[in-house]
Amino acid sequence: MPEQAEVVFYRRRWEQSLGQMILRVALHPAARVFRGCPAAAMSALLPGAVLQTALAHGKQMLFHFAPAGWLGIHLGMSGELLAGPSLQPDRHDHLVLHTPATALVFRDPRMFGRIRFDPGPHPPAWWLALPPEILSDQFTLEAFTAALQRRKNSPLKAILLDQSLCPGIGNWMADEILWRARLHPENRAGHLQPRHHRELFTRMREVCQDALTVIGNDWGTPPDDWLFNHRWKDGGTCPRTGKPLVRRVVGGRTTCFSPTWQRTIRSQT
DNA sequence: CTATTTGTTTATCC
DNA sequence: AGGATAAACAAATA
Repeated sequence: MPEQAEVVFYRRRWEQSLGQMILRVALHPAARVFRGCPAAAMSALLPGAVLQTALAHGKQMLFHFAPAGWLGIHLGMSGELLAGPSLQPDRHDHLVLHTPATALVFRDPRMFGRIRFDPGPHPPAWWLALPPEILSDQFTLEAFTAALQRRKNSPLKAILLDQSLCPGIGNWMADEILWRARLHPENRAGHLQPRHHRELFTRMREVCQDALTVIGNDWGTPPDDWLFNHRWKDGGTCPRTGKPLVRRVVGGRTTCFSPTWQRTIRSQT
């Protein structure tokens, strides 16, 4: 489920427990979500530690527990975070951190998600090496254009899904961006002209911001003039043209687009 | 029983 | 070396 705005929403659930001490840790250490994670060290170190910060960057989250270390969480396809005084236990709750007032839960049925733990006072190297977020000043039109030219044979859909370039964008955001930019998802990146680079860049930032506004705080439903509400409905129609939407695998993922609305760019070199 | 899923990693080929 | 593509991973749901 989670893309950037949903990750922000889940991070805020645990953030409510800033300043709380972990009393007890319950986990399924053999679960796939702990691949590569020193789960035993983590469950030994966390009791007695206090939640200091709750961060999100693209689809990644990082929670600092002092003095124990840093808990990294990626939600994968079906992960979610919950927090509450008496949550209904679920067989897919792979990690539960108990504070005096609240249980902090990581739940993930499909287990494409991932938990990391890095002991010590400093943020882990993998976190510091994450690429610039779309809404940050470090994410520039120049760098984005250079990436489009480097990956000239990739369909635009694949570019937007690349987390090393567009951290936080997932399947629905990519479709929304291309629909608003009026660009067909199968356009090869190298065919775009400078005005298309600018348009795509602008719509990326716009969709990130709009998603944060609608979903980041209380997970509201996007308005009907987004593609979002129409893209998975059989018989769904484009809010702009009224004509049927099309679904097809592009860049390895099912992609929804509006055929006449989203244009194929003919290279004119 | 089959097909589908808001994601990432790995292998393979070019 | 780096880019492009497909398969694998797992479980719920329709």
